[in-house]
Amino acid sequence: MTDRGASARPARRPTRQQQAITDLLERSEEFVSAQTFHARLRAAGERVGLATVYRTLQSMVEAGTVDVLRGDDGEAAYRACSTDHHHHLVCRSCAKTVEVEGPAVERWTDAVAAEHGFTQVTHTVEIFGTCAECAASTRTR
Amino acid sequence: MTDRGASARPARRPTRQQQAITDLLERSEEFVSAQTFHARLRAAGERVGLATVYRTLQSMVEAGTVDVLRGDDGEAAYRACSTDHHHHLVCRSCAKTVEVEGPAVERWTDAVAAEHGFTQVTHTVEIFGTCAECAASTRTR
DNA sequence: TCCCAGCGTGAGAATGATTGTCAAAACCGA
DNA sequence: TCGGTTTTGACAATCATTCTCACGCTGGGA
Repeated sequence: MTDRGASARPARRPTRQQQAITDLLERSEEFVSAQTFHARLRAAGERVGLATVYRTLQSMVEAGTVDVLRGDDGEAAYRACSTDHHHHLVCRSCAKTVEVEGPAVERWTDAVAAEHGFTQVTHTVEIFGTCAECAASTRTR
Repeated sequence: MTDRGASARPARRPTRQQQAITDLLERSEEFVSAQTFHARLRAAGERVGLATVYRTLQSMVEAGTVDVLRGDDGEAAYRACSTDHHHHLVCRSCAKTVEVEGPAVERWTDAVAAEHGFTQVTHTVEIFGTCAECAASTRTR
């Protein structure tokens, strides 16, 4: 559709705000919502507008350096991720995230799609559960 | 946590509105957003409030007779589905949906989760693509 | 180093889906 | 039909996200 071609994206002009966002992103192990993200930046003394947080995260998603996850309530959560295609195993309780790969799943989705005549296939696979730590603390409670 | 036990759910009292919603739901082949759903009911001459549409769809989701899907924009879409666990192959263009099962995927997710010590595992797997018909018409355009 | 043209920012308004409120209406059993 | 509940629906309230647009900062050229 749109020509998302080669030299097209000129990389945003680097600014203090973007640096702050990138830093915090890299220090976060789990998926964080844009709102929470903004709150943390503010708490850390950074002066960054909410709109900027959204804009920056969004462009990073397009650039492929950040992954998005939609919770049951529809709120988007972000996390720094490698460019490679992979999926996530997320703790329902503490949001701890493990990146996982599943060649078998990739093959399966492609096969299923082809079988029904679908092309330009993409897919989402996310696994939710309770991590060992959270399970332990819940049981103790 | 909460005891979502046996005889708990007393089934809502049947009403004209719920009947209308159920009917339209069963006649829909694809995922439809609550807003669209409401608009269609109105267009069909049914007098149903938006809040009622949301409430009814929600309780059906909890009852397991309806599946939800979150689009990229976070908007929720609904579709009548069998109670059995399954996944969806959805056309990006016309929203036509095919229900698919993937024992392999189920096994894989469980294995991955167990490997990392996660319990109470659930997962989401959705496949998006362009169906044969839409691919054809797009190419022709 | 100074200046200019733009891009990036940010405060607040606008949007749009979803949920809450609460009085009125519908339903069911007696 | 009567009474006690449950459900409904118009509208307000939330809340995340996006839009607006004047202002500041950045980078390159003079």
